[in-house]
Amino acid sequence: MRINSLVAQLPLFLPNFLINADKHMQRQLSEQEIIRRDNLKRLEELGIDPYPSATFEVNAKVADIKSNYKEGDTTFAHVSLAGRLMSKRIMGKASFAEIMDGSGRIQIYLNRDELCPDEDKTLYNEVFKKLLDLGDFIGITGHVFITQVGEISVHVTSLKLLSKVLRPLPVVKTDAEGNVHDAFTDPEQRYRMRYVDLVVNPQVRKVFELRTKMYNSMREYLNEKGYLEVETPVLQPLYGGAAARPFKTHHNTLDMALYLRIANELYLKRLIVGGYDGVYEFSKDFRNEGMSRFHNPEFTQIELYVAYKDYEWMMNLVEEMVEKVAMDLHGTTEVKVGENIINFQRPWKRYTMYEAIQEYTGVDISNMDEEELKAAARSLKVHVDPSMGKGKIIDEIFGEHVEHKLIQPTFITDYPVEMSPLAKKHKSKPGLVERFEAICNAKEICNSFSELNDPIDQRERFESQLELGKRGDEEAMVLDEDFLRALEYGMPPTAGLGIGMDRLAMIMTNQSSIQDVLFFPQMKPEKAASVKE
RNA sequence: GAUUCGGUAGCUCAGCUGGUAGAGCAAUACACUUUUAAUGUAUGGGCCCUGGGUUCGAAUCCCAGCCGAAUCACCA
Repeated sequence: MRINSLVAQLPLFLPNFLINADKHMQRQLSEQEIIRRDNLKRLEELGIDPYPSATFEVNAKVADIKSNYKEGDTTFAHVSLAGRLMSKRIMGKASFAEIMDGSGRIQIYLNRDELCPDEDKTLYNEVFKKLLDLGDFIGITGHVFITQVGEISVHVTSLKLLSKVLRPLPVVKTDAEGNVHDAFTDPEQRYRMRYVDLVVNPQVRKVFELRTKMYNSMREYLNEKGYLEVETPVLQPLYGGAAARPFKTHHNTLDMALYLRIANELYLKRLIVGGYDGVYEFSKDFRNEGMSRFHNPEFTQIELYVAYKDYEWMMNLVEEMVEKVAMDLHGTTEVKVGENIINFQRPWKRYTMYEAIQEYTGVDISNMDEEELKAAARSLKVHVDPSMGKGKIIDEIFGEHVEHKLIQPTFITDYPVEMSPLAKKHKSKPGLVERFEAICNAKEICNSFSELNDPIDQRERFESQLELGKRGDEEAMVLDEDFLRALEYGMPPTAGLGIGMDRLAMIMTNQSSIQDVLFFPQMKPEKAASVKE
């Protein structure tokens, strides 16, 4: 008996040397990978194509069956499903297994003599029991029934291999109490091999589905209002529209420097000049700055510009749109984020910047000059240095003493002109601009203002930005002559908005790290990773 | 960039004051025709992140590096 089983194993192990000697193979295969490659060969010897090209007709989804099947129902008398084989429980001549499609997992039941009514039992004894591995894509047909212990299952009458898997997937199991065992949790592996993460962690897949739903919800809202979704350049000869350090690249044919956009503001405003009344863009932006759980070098914003409106109007739009997003995603305006329940129901609390600072520090900075501000900042233990202008100091005080205390969605309005070079001066408050940010869960989720459309004022603002640059502010804006030319051709009064989609997605999906709402967050290269040029 | 913690089997993790490795799942073999973290019996599987050093001897101690996580700083 023992000798027999040893002999039976021999053919399995003989080809290993050949496989390991393969010149294309850059690495040692694990035992389990070798076995899977051997299984693949055995399948080919049995005349089974491990990667068939024919389509497999699917007529049902797991989620559909699970939510709609009733005992005795004939709706699912002939189902055809495709997906990965995720578990096998073999009990001699009958087996239970699980198949997972895009919508979920369902148990399947296989019976040797029903799957193989003829003399030849190879499909069950060899192919299913031995040669199919966890993770393999299979197609099945059969009928839905309920087992003795009450689980909706598919009684399989035919089985086809659709794609062979050569690497073992992590096997994550959930017990009767819902406890997850052997979860695939290592963040590095999850981010580097997101495909594996998505296969074995359904809650991760759910996060990204919600993210897409969020986009759809906003698109729907904005399209409904008649705004035009547009695309503007990612590669720009001058970067602008935000305070940030850019990525720089080079165009060979033009032999010129190009920057990856840090914002799309200036291009979208050119389109308002061109006569569109409302334009928006979901844009990938790039900032060459630090990385953290709130910052990825590339991230997504939506920017929206609407003619003949101002920031007060835009505040109402933001409330309405974000409330709708919460409703569309969760069916309620209340969203659980970490320890907090955040309620997006309108209206949100509104503070001016000065009111907020006074509220949380007790200091009234509304009439201070730069020297007084610096003194106030120092007394509040806020770091100041000579490169900081008035606006930057106020921003620091706000960031240090107010922002982290704002959990429920809150609008902060009326920012100092120095920190808002693209915003229109306040209609009644000197030194301020018509601008607001919405803060939620201690983070800015949007930024908006009545757009500056006075070309002479805009030129002066750019010039004072150049001054800040000379003082050492690496994020100061550069002067964009073409944008000024566009403004000189005339831009109507316009309200503009930018929303950090990743930040909003983090809140809407209750994730504490930006890497968990990006499929492929930026990471250092793996040591083994090689780039072919 | 700074600090702290971590990197051991395909996955999740043990491994004490140094004596070249363990568990569960997964894999392999056998049994089992309604099980469900299936079960029972047996078996195999490790560049212990990399490179130095200390030592008779290093997964373990020391140094340097690589990669990651958390926190902080800049920023959305």
